[in-house]
Amino acid sequence: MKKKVMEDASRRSLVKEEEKEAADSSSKSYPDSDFSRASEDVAKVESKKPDDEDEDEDEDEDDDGTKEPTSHPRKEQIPIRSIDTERVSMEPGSIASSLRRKEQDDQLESAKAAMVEVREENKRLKTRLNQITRDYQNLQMQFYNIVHQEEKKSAEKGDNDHCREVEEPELISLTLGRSAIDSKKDEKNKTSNEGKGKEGLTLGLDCKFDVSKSDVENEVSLPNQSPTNSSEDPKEEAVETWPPSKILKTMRNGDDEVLQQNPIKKTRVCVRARCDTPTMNDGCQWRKYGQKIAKGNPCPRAYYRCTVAPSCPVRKQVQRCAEDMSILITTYEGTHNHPLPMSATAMASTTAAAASMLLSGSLSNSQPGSSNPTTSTSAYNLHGLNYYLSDNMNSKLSNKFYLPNSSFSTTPSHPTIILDLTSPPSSSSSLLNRFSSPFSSAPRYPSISLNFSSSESNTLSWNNGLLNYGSSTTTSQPYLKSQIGTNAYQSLMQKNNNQVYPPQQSLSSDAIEAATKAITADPSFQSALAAALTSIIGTGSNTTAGATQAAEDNLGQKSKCGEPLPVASSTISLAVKGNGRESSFLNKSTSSSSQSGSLMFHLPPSLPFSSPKGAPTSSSDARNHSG
DNA sequence: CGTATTTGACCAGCGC
DNA sequence: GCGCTGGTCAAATACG
Repeated sequence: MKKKVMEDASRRSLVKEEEKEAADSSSKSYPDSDFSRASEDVAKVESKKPDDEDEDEDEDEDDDGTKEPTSHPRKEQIPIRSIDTERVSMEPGSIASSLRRKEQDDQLESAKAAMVEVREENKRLKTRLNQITRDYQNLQMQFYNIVHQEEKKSAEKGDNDHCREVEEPELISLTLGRSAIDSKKDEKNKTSNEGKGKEGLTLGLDCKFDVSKSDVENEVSLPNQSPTNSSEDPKEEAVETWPPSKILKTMRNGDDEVLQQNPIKKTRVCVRARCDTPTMNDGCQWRKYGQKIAKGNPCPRAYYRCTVAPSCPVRKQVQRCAEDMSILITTYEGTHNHPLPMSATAMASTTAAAASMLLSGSLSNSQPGSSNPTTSTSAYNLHGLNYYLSDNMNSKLSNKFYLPNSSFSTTPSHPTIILDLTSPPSSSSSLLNRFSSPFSSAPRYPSISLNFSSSESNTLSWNNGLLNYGSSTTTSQPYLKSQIGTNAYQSLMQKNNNQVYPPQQSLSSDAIEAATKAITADPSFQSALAAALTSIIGTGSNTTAGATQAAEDNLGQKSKCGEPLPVASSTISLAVKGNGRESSFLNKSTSSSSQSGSLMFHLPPSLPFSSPKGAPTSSSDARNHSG
């Protein structure tokens, strides 16, 4: 039933687009208002003359929603009516009634003709829609064929490393809350991928291309690295976390042999959002300490560090998207070692949840119940690092993750978590594509992309709460599909905000927080994510559920000052791309499969991010200050 | 005058 | 070893 509704809705939208694009198919364009007026006329006539109900039935049968207005606006008939009434008033009653009835019959006939016209138009549109759909599918098949051929060629060329071959990008695509059209396309992708071996591809409506490496380079790591003291007091740890490379060097030299043996790439949380302001207000105070031109992007990359606490190790990078200047790419690294404002907590929890989802599968140990250093904050450990969250977030995010083998690297390739808050049709998909495309420029790390892009259907529902695994011949390419409902989002909007600081940017923060919860709250999603990670990582870790449970608990809280997000529904598209080259960094102690990965969250578009201050960051002020 | 930003210099990692 | 690139530092500068 729901499926049918969604299909109808999508069909409606497509038909509308079709109308816009193909104006030649219909000689007339009818505004909706005219159609409503025409319908009103029909209703009036039929209410006066209930004998004739053919039109009603026909209208009901026509369920495709493309009700085209007729070319019989009421305006033409109004003067006739007035004349008739004047005339009728002068004539005898019987003649007047007969004339009136005749006039009504005329109107009815015109309405019938209009309906027939509309039906024919609908048929034409349907036919055209089917044709377009077929063309699209054909093109998609051709696209996949080409891609597959190129992949074969490249595989044949660079086959010297067997491990690399094994660890070629694996993609799991969790599509949650797609429209019917999208689902169809995803299914098509799935089927097309089934015969292709291990590479997965999430094409959907938005093709996935690896446009450039600039975005990959934008990301920085989220968790702090303090692998040697993960068992100590979390707060002290956090002060020492994410040390500069010099300190790291000394730490490595003095402490851990394992560190040198098994380096680990840092996990990064990258938030993409449409934002006109130079920086996205995430609730924290940041101080700019550097700016540089990154390769592949004319826009300068600004470096900020958190100034809420003097010893806070958290830093972030802000850069405009090279392809779409309106998109601001904010990359967070490190964890706050201080109580966070509510808005900052939202972002922090989001990134933490995403990171934990990414990392949980790769972490060998999951030690729940890490003590909370303070009453207002709690800490949990990612990669042996501490994460401090405020009270309302901390209850379940206290799992201590511990990665025994770690080292520090500044290579641009990291496990990446990307939260994409851009709208799907624009550039959000582009980034997703970059990370999901198996024929892209071979990202070194697997990527997980969660697409929270708004869907056209507001009546989203889980696909029976299950994720459709389009498993191919190998286990590395499950294709997950599900939908997340709006319940989580809406309930999140009502969440209570008894925060330490007033919510300055409640909208953006709540949006992020809501996204986090939407990601993590639903058990179906958890299982899906766990399955996805497990399939790639090979470890049936419970940490995913543990990390996401915090957000799940928060879901139960109601917000007092939560403002409704401009999002009625959310779409989650999760793609896990296992990778090969550097997977050993993360999983030496856990499994032999690929560990690192990237997470990308597509969140609702047009979130009201703003920056507290600063001049706009644009290409004009781009300064390459590299030495 | 204090704070934040700018920007040139410096350092480390990586690839050739 | 060298160059490139990313990241950071810190003095200079701007701003309120």
